Amino acid sequence: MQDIYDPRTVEAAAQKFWNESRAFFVDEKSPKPKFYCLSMLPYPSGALHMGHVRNYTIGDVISRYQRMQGKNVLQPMAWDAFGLPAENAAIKNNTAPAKWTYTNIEHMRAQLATLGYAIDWSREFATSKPDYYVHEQRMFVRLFKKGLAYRKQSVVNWDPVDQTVLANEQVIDGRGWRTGALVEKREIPQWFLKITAYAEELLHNLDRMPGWPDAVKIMQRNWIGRSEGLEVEFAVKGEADALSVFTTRPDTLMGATYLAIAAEHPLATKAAQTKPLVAAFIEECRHGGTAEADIETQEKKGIDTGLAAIHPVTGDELPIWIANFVLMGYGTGAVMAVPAHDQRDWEFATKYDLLIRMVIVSDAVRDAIAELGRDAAKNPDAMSAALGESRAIDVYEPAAAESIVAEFERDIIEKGAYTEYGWLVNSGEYDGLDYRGAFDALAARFEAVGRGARRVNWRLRDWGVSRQRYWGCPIPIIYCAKCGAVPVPEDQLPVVLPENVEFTGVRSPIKSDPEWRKTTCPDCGGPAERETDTFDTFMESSWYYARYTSPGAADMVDARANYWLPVDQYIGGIEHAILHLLYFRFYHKLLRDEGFVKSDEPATSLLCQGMVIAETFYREESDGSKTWINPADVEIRRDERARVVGAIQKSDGKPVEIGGTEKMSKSKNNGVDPQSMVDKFGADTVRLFSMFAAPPDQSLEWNEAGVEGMARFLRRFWREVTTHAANPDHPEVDPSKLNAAQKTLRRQVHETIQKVSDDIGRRYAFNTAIAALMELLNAVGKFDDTSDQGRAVRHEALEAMVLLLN
RNA sequence: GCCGAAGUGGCGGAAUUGGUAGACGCGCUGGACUCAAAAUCCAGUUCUGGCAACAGAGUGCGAGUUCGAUUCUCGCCUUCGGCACCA
Repeated sequence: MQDIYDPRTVEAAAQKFWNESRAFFVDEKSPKPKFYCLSMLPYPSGALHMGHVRNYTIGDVISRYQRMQGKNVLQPMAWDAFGLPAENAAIKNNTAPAKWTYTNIEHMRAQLATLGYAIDWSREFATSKPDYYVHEQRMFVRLFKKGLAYRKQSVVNWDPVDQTVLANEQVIDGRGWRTGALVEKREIPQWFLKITAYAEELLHNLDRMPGWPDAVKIMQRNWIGRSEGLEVEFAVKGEADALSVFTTRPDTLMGATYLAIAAEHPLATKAAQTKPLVAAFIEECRHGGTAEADIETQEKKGIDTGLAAIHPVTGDELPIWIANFVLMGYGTGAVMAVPAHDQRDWEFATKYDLLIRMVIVSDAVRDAIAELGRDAAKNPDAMSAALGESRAIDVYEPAAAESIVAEFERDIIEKGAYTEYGWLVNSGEYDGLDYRGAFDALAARFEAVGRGARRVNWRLRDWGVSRQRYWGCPIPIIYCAKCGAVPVPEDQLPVVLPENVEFTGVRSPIKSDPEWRKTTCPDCGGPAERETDTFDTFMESSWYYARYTSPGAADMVDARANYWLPVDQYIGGIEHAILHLLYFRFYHKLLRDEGFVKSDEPATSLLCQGMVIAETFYREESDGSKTWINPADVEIRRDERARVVGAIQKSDGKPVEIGGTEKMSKSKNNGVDPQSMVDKFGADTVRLFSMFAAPPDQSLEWNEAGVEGMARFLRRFWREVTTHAANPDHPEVDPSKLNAAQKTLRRQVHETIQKVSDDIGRRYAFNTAIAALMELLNAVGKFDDTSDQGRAVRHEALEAMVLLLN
């Protein structure tokens, strides 16, 4: 054994040993209980980043811990190989996306190897290979036949210059990122998976998933967004078809003073034919992207269509407006507006001077009215008492009750909507009812005449899986003029994506190639064309966890899936809390209903790691732009009290500005390359720091001085062990012969073992586990007892630490 | 805009079930070793006042519950993640 800690030789030797002994290869024949530890698979973007290192180190620590607990641990790895960045790189470097992707995979696999993870590499795959995606195509065909995959019109971002569809990411301030052209909304036919058919189960199972973080479950619950309400029909004056709206507040129906419809609504199109201003407004609404955040934050605008709806209870005529915040693809594309009791409607009504009609009052107002009765004016004290001190009444007119109501209404009109539940007023026969009473009465009324019904509405929308891109799994559908959309027969699968293509422009090569799409109809044998859209890459990442269990299986998975699944521990970034993790759960249910797996949920336990962040540094250029300088090239200056007073660039010694701590990114040039860190300090130091610097679910600030601290700790530890090993042999520990100091150390050793096990196994508090080991090392360092029993106790301590550190 | 999370010394963080605020690490200060530097080791390090003993303040801001609040409740501010075509 060497005296000086040299991570390079130690790690290389350990990794060689693990590889040669196939230490992490697992199968289903082990008598031990299984443990499936899964980290989210990486997108092969070019080089490993710190987020990967953090993710896989957490997974590796849990895997090794479970292995030491006597489990048969599976920790696999694969590549999420399809995706937009490959196309962007292809355009930039004039290469084929496939080549770029596979080169990246080679490089990143080599990088992962140097980090020494306990991965079973025999199960590796890339999702862009036909032997992976053929199963996905087969599954899609099955879902199509079950009616769970269907096609409908759906809106996309359209770049009118490039004549292509843009991802939301490619729309910046409403303009295409390459062309700068104003983006337009355009409706095209797209494929969808009916995730809403599973909405109820996806929602209710959340209550039976104690191993998932509450934050994720709450976000998913809100995303699925179950709400109970009433669908009501409003007749439209001069039109045959009624306008249907859904409301969660039927109790406010009598306060509806106008209806708002989406710009794409058929009634809007109709109004535009005769009204140029309406047509111009609809045209304006077509500009801008489709992202909800943009739509929700843009200025609320609208225009009167001139059409009138008939209120289903009062018979009043209500104006129908087009509003830019009503979405066609959500609900019925029309809403009833109650400005007195909905803040957004209130703002819209105030802006366009529409009627605000109060129909709900608070408990306090109702109680005051009830208490006052008809003789309110004669007893002003009672009125004051009923209202409490919050509301002072100056003048007591005979109609005091009315004046309270009038004041409440004035507050609404002047200050904003009253959105709480309350008691109905100004609602004719429904006056005095509460939310529930009004809901039931109105539902019964409309159901009796077939003009409305109770309905459960979901915020969750079906999953649009079509992408107008090249580098993705081809959608296995053939369009025939006679037979329509026909799935590719199973024996003709896979539909292979050609990899050796010219990628010169923004347009997908399989779309520009007139030959690729030509085929014959599987039903009638006539000429037909293939679908040239590809799947959303979330498709591949929705079932990869299952494929790991069954390498080489003829179908998606085989019987081995039920040995390993569900995943015991899933680890990945919090940014996937909703989309990926919801599709992941949905797909598992699809697999279950196809008979592939027996469990209801794909993962028992979930750990969401935080981001990796770093300080940013920049220099202002003379033109006002900022040049970002990598933290590796910067030296921090401090005063004698350790406060940061500035920073200089190492290369030229000139000062740079400190720009704050942000997520590692190319644009801020604050990314730290894991490879250079491993080369400099060794993988164990890098791994240790990434576990020590923050709890796993919080963001981790990368700081090279801190990494040096970890290296220092490992060097000290190495030295303690080698020094101890050089000492003479010692007898077994005999508890009855220990002195006080020896007993103290021994107790600390056992307390540390317990704490570290608890921190790793139960709390995921890897940072405090490492801190406990540091404390123990400090204690061992101070323990200079060289007697037989002293050395024995020290041996026990060091042995425990070696094991606890993996 | 909506949903979720976070905010504690100079910095990263600890305090596990409401009970000694600041474990551990970084940085900084002083010292030892050295011709010197690096490395290593020892001591100190929340702030304010004080030579010191000690006193006072202190967990984003403002209220509240409690014998007791970093921890629970309400309101606010800031930062971060997500918002359905980035992955």
